[in-house]
Amino acid sequence: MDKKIATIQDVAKVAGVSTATVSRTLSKPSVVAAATREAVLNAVAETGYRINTTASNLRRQRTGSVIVLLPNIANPFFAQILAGLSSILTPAKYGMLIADTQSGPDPDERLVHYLTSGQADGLILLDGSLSPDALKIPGRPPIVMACEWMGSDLPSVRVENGRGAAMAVGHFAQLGHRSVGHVTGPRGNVLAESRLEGFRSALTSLGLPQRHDWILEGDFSMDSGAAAANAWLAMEDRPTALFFASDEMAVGFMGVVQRAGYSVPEDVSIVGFDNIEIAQHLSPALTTIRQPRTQIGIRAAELLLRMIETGTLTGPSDLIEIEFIRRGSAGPPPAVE
Amino acid sequence: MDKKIATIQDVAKVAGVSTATVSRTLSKPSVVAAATREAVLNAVAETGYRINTTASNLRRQRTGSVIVLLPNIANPFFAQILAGLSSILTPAKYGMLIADTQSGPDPDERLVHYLTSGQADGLILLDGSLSPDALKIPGRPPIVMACEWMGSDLPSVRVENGRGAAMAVGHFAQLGHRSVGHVTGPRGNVLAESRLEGFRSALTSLGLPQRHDWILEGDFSMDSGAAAANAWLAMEDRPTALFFASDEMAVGFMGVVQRAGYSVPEDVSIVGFDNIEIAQHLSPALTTIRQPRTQIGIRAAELLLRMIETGTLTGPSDLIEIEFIRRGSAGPPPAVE
DNA sequence: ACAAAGAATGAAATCGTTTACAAGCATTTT
DNA sequence: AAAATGCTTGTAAACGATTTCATTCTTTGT
Repeated sequence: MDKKIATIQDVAKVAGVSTATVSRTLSKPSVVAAATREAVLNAVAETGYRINTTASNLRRQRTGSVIVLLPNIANPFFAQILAGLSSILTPAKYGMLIADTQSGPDPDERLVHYLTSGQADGLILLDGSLSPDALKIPGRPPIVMACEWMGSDLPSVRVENGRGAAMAVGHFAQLGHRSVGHVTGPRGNVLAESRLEGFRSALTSLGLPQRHDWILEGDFSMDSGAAAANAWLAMEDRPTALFFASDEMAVGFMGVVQRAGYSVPEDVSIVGFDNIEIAQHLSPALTTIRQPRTQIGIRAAELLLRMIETGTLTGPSDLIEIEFIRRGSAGPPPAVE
Repeated sequence: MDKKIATIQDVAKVAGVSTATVSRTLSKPSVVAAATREAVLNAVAETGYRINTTASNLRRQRTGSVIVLLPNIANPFFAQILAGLSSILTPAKYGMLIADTQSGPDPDERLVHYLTSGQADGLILLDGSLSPDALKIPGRPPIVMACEWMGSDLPSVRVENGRGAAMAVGHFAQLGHRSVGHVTGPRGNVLAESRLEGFRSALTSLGLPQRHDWILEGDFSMDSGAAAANAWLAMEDRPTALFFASDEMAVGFMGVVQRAGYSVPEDVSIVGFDNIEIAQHLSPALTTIRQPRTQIGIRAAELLLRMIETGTLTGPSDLIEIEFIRRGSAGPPPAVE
């Protein structure tokens, strides 16, 4: 019925104790006598008291929240990671603030802003393209990177991208392909680089030809996959197999070539990366490298919480296992005409 | 170099003014003399002062953040809405906290928790399946619903779901289909209900047969679309066209039937709902009803901010226009054998 | 030249907690 | 019986900003 929100003072008055006792009852019940505790709890119930988080945070010199900074909120790739993060942060009573770096004019500035704003006790960084200079900020909160990484200072939770690429190439080779191409992620992106690197060294170690006209630049998006498809269709001498740095690009590619009358995997074999949900629902289902995104989120959150609690700015990096998932989009190369 | 973070006191000391003046310089510069202002700003730069949000919020009796409560963070459908929300909230200096209702044991309890916790100045609710009783809480912050809705009290931003369904059915009828089925969303979900309702009344008004064995229950997910495909394959007398309450289900359906050797739209025409990004990249590209999710997020955020600023708990609901997008997944029915 | 209005600033209260310290009381130890 | 110990509780000082109110110093109007 009360319009006014009860404060700890009100509870103290009703219970006939001091505010200190109320506070203790709520945060460290073991140190207050059973009788008093009960009186306080009754008073809490009676007044409908809810602790004021802002005041509590101010006094305790913390914020109770973690900022997740990602390049682009709209990218569904991150949804699963967020779910993993949330599954750890929420039970630990931390709020999860989401912000993106690429929407404003200056991504680096955003990072610096969030580091200095004191709005969070820690930061999960999903964008590896920012300037490492930001880390020099004195008194900055702990940061954990997930998926991507930056320099070598920040702890990060990620997968073996190069090995994933090698798995894909190995699979093609085993199926009998000799001409294997690659659609990369955006230039400068660490994931793109290390997948490309893994792709190249796998070609070498398997004795397959390196052709730079078989390396197409993409940006992880479906649209760029579709663009790659048009490039592939226009080629004189096409690779019979393509490894994509993301499932999304593989999807975009497949749509275009299928509508152009080609069959996957009869005319071209493809392997993606990530194992996004749709991969198994395509026709043919997409062979890919699974990256356990929920798990990545969970580990990153756990690591960050540990850093927050111990007050350290460094921590161990963590490699999450990837898995090759064989489905229908890669098969033997077409018979030579 | 300083390890210690500067407070407003430090700035005041350096600038040789009172803390009041520093505060005014930062929040309402027009009321302080130009010379003083400059001195303060220099002191701010020199000390590296950043305003302490927690203290500011406590004093101003606000939190500076908005909670977005959604059923399931991992669902990529929401990513775009989040982007819309963020594009308004971030420039308005509001933090965006994300939490989900379905991960814990009791979804209603989560809503009540966030309403009473005083952790946010407002709430965006994307889950219409919660109990309206929670709204009775005295002193609760303003709420805006997006996509879904609940009772009639809460302002909501949504689309005309029934009309979308009718558009789909109308398209099928125009192509010559007489046997049209529907794969619904989860039972009890407001979106599912009103799309089903729209589907039914469109059938009636177009004089098409109503067959309840042509109404399959789904839950918006790809998996449930795949399950619907298996049900469809097992039917004696199949509808030649299916309207799906979500694109995701349409995708799941298409994958299964295509792998079973059927063609879309030659053997079965399908229309989805939402226009998720992948729709245009499928083969065939998916005909669907576009729901402008970014726009929904934007409007919901604008509405909520207005409510927060004016201190009202009610506001106008908002209908966002949908759009029929004709692509390749719906065509004329197969010739009768 | 004097009163009145206006502009700029500072002192101090306040927001609602938490917690260091002190103090009160009941046991137990010597 | 006095002293020491332990257990509860209260007092009051933070935490770092914002803002009301009063004060001082300029202007302006008559």
